[in-house]
Amino acid sequence: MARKKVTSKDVAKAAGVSQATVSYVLNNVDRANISEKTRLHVQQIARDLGYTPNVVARSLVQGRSINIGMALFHPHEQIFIDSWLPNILTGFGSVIQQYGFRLLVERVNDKQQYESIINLLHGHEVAGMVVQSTLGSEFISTELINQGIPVVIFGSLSEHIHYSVSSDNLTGVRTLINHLIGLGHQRIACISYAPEGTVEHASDRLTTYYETLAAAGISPDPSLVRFGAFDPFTGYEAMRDLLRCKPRPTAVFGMNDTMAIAAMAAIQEAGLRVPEDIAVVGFDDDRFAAFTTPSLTTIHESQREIGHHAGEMLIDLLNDVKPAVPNLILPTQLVVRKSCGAHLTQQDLVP
Amino acid sequence: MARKKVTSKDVAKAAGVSQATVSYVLNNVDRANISEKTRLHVQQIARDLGYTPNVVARSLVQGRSINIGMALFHPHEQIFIDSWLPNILTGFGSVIQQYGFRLLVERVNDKQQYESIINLLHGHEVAGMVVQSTLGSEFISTELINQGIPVVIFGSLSEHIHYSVSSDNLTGVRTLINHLIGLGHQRIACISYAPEGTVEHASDRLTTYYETLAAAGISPDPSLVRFGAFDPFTGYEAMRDLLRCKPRPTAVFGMNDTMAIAAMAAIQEAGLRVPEDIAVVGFDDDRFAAFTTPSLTTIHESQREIGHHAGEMLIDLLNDVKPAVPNLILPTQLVVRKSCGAHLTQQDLVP
DNA sequence: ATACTTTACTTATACGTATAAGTAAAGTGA
DNA sequence: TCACTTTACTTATACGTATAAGTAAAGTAT
Repeated sequence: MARKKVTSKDVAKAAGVSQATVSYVLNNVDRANISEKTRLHVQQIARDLGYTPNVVARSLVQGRSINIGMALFHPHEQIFIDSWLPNILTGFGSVIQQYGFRLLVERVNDKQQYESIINLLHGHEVAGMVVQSTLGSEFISTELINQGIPVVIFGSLSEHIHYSVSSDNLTGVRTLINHLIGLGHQRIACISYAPEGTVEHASDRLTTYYETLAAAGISPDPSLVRFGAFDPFTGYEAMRDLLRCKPRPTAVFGMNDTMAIAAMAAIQEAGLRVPEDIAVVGFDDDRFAAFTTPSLTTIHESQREIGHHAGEMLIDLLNDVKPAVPNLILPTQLVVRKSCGAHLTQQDLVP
Repeated sequence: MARKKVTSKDVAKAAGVSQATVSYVLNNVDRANISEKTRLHVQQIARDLGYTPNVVARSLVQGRSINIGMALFHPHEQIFIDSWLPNILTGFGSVIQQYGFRLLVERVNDKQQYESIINLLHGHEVAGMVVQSTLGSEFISTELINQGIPVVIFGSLSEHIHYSVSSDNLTGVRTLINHLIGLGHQRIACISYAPEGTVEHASDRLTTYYETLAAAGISPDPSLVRFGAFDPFTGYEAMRDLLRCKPRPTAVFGMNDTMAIAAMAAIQEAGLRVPEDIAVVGFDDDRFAAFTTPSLTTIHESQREIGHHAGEMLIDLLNDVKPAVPNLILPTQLVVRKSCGAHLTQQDLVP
């Protein structure tokens, strides 16, 4: 079937030199003192024969893979439901590609989490890993780091462990809730993107939501909290349920834009107006957030930058360089659009 | 740093047998006639030492990688702008994972398209590939298939080449346009997701758009066509431009949901109503399509199934099995929601 | 009892590369 | 001229595995 693979030995034979010489020439090994004449000759033959080095053999002898693994913990259905992961993948991929690495995407079931990652690393398939922040990632990273294996955690962390890149998402939550409070809201509902206890940062964000309300003198009301599951449908259902509360919430905080957008649909379908009857805010600054009706007020997370920095940090670790900032926390940003009603309030102030 | 890697030789020494025996035991090679006693003993020792086979060495000796490459041609910015690719990745990944393969994601710049893929394959990094359908993928696949290399093309194809999985997207376009025509529309604008000539299926969809109009006796009007670039902003801008047409189009066909949703935003921002003033339809059935206001009429493509079938086809090829259907074309489906105005028309019919 | 088969392993080799160590010839300095 | 260095290579080995080929002991058939 496939035409026979050209090896460095074939090139050597055709060029009338040893295999070692071919290797030295093609890897530009200076200390080998290959003459210009031989060098050009070998290069020419290699080109003529269409030689491509066998990456597997090279990895074996060098004891290092050119692959970098990305471990993703969400069940298949949820992995790509938000644009954050694709964004991170883009940012991360472009960095490691520059350094000659390739990206091995590993989706991990909860059950064999740890084992699967260990296999990747011990099997020498990957030189290092980025691991999505999730429940248990601290344990995993500690374990791996103790073994001297290059691992970077990325995502939304609460505790800042070595090595990690995350966004300052709790400050984001605080900013968002305070923004609503500043607009005069007292009954602020919350749609979490995961059932209690399943996703670490969901719990953290929820806690921060409670704390921020309390700090403003508003006693938090657990009956205004619903739990979705990342996707629009659960956000929609959660909102329909919230609409049954008496008195109704005057504002809703969706933990991601996906669910916030679906919540707006539920509100509008019920004949109510956003933001006049109920204000809505999201989190992530999804690509659609600016193009919904009304446009969505949200927190901008630099997802692609998280990926980018995670890539650079991992490259550092692979080169035995201690990263300057072992746990990088990128700032988030409040993006005020129409769904929170801030523009209405401003109009009121300019009569 | 990293604690020393346990090899099969280490296991052999600890178990008091040869390395070959370890290999035979752990791979369950029947013809090697390993006694039950030795088998259990070796397995125990392997477990105790935490042995993990070195996948790289195994690939080298077997001449086959356990990685499968996925070649993506869009520039970084565009790869993940729609949910179709994540969906395909999910469908594909779950299949090959079942068969013990891992997924190597390779983003390819236009310039060195071909070379990059060839390197992946010749470098023995991957056992086979799935290649995103795009301009030039026919050339690439023909070339690779001639060399006996397992390759499956996926996406939206016009010509059906071996081996490929695509959706019947041109029938989808026809259905969509005819749906609008059936609702009485004559001035149907189109927002293409790519500049003319850059993306194969964009041109195909555009041609089908023209043909369908012509077939219905509507003379196609190129002044109603705009070219975006996949993302919401370009869709928004294209729509704003279309709004300046006199007379205005009464309906708009967005080549993907992303741009169609943004087009709705542009229309509503201009103080017009969807669908009363301008009807809008999209393509893809994005996860948000059901949750916009109004909800978006669109064509449902079974993206995850495309990935799934591409995975199964590739596994077949890797096992030297000729796939039953060498170019699989999955049906598309019209999903009628609110943005096209079909529900209004029905109300009119029931006075 | 001898020839042959089966059992249960071990020994040896190959995969394709990188690189340390070796070597012959040419060049250099005093 | 002789010792020493440099040049320009070649030879040899290692990476960790799979597997063909070899082998000693035990079992079986005649």
